Amino acid sequence: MSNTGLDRRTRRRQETIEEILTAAIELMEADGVASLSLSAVARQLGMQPPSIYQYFPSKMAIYDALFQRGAEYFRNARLAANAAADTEDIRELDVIGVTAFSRWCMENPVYSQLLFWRTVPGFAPSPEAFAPAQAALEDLRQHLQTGVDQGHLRPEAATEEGLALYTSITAGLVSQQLANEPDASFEDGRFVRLLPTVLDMFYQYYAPPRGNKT
Amino acid sequence: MSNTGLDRRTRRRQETIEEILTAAIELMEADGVASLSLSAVARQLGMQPPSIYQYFPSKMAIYDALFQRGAEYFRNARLAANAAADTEDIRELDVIGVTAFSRWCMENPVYSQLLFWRTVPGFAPSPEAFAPAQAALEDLRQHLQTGVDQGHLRPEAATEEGLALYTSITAGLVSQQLANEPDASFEDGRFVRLLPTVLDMFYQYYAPPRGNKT
DNA sequence: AGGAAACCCGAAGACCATTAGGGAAGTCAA
DNA sequence: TTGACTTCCCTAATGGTCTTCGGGTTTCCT
Repeated sequence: MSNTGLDRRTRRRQETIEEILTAAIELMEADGVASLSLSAVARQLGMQPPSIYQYFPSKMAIYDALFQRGAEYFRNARLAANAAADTEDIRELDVIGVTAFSRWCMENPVYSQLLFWRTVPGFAPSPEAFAPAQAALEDLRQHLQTGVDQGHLRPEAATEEGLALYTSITAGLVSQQLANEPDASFEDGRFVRLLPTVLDMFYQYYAPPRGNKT
Repeated sequence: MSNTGLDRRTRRRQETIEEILTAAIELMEADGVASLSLSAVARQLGMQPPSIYQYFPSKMAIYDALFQRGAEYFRNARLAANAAADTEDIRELDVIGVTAFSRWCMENPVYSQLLFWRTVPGFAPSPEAFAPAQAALEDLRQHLQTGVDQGHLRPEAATEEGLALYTSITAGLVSQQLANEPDASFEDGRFVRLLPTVLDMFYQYYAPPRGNKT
């Protein structure tokens, strides 16, 4: 095996990259997303700050990697919850998916802030990092289209407008929750608790003319 | 007049405080809210950085002053728009008020970020700074109550829940707009354009039983 | 064993916020 | 007018940040 050594080296490399990212997340959870300090990360790994540059070309690259990873986790949270559900009813699936979404957001406020607020000065996600976020949006579009096909929603719900509305009202609740009551649990968050309500609003607003449910 | 001199001195002082705050806003608009640099502010005023400390005890105090000022402007934007309107109909007033609100947000993204996202590491508004924000919320509660009284809304709309829903869906649109299309104009922002729609949703959801409009 | 790549470090440059201490100028009372 | 007090602004210094550079050591492949 001529390449087991190389594999070993790249594996070790991957491990430290992992360590750096998780240390960064931990520090952000403690001190705020925008105050991430490479020196602090290095300290936590028992390194000197310049050594970090062996793994990431800049601080922004770390943010970028976290953005991408966050988007993947985030997308997966919804997909996994829906895959585990034993129903075909889009309305039920929607509640399950949105619940998983918001629970994930509250459990990962750092990722949420990175993904949804983009307030880190000078940081803009690279196309690669943005791809999974785009994919998650595509999932949602698909989902709304199914809702239309099943007769739960008017066709307008699956347009750009419907999508923008859907993301705005759900992300709006999470946004308010994270800004105003960041330490509340998912169960008794004053805002996040209203997610089923806001879904009702959406389905009511886009309700099909009458009596053509499947 | 033994105190004209003192007045003159305090007036000059007030002027530099003003200069500092507007310079801070300008720099934040250019470089991001969290990357405000006292040195840069001082440079813009032709001062040395330590001189700023004659006017504010710390960088956070500047954020705090801006938070308060932002909340006052913000509240006033809505009140002024509603005062200028020549209608008593709460539904119309609502569209006008929400339009004024979101227009203000888009024109003042720095204040908006400070007020609605609170992502500056280590910054939490002081009670004084928070007071006008609270007052604006109170205005809104009042407003919803009037909507109930006029028969446009069910009584549930004027509860804590209704208030949270109202702020979440409106702020949610603005939030998405600022995060995803920060440079769009107010007129063709993909999200902010949906404000009337989202108001419809709200009024439809809280529509009173039937036919008891005034 | 030899050579290359990967890894880590110390030093240094260019920023930053903040504190300490001093000097100049404006203001007021006697 | 003179002396005292306050305000204002400065320089110097401390300790923190990100990042680059250049050298040394370890690790691995051939």
